[in-house]
Amino acid sequence: MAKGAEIDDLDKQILSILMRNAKKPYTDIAKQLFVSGGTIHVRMKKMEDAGIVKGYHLAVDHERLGYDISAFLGIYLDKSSLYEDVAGELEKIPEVVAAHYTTGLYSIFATIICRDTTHLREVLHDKIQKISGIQRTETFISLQESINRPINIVEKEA
Amino acid sequence: MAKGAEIDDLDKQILSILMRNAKKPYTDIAKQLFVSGGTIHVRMKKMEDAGIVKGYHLAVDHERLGYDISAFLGIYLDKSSLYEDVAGELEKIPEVVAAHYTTGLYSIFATIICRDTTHLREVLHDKIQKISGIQRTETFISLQESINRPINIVEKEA
DNA sequence: GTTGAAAAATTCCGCCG
DNA sequence: CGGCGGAATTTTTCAAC
Repeated sequence: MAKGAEIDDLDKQILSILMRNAKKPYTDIAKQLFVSGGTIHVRMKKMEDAGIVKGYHLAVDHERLGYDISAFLGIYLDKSSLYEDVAGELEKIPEVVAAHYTTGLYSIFATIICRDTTHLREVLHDKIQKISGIQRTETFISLQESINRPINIVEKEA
Repeated sequence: MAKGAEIDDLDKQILSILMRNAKKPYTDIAKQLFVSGGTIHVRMKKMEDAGIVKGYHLAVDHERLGYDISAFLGIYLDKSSLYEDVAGELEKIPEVVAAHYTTGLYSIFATIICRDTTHLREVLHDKIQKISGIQRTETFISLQESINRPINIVEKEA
């Protein structure tokens, strides 16, 4: 898992294509990169085994599924040593979809997705604020998502 | 596109499975949910056409690809009416992978991914700070990603 | 929503440079 | 060893019911 897998340019090209459209058939990618389908398969298997590819996810329109509000949370801890405990508690809350331990003003930065303002208030007041170790939080509600895309890992693309 | 697509429980179950593993064959999902493979296909086509499914993405380990630093940026604007202009400029910067227009302290909340501290400084100083309309920014560097998962859209799962 | 068959993709094998 | 090509298996896709 923690192997020193060497990633060459072909690997990066493959990842770059799949990061934008993970459903693209290996045979198509093979044609695009002028190699055989089998090669794409071998390279992907290698990268999956090495843990470089962590998964395949579906991007969905949360609003259309009845989850109208996404919000960012800056969390202040009583002591930063409480990070592990608080992260463990956050993980138990399904509405928390992301959490990072950060430098700067806040100790933890989290993203939550809720159905509506009532649901958001419930999560903040009844779940987040109840976690011991959290001093206070600042909430930033997303009014509009302008950008959401993968990083560009290759110089030029086919 | 903006059709009033009705999403029932079966649709949600399908999405829930694919959000966690978008590569799972429709035939497997069909067996799991006790319907035919054709039904999964029809439902997914409906949801793709309706724009509920926005894409298929590969989750990769950025650090293993040489992108060691991810950071969050709280952006203060001179005037919040400049949002569209600034968002357009941010979109031109490939290191910016996410941007949201938000309530609260900051006008824009962005996520950037960089190779190293030098690269991060370049992006912040030479690209972000040069955008007209941006008053100042606050940077939160992610030291550890604890949680990164899809929202749970169904009550119980098979 | 289902079935079943055609088309396509994945996966795995031995072979070659 | 890494890439290739083809064949067997599985999956996707699409018609009619």
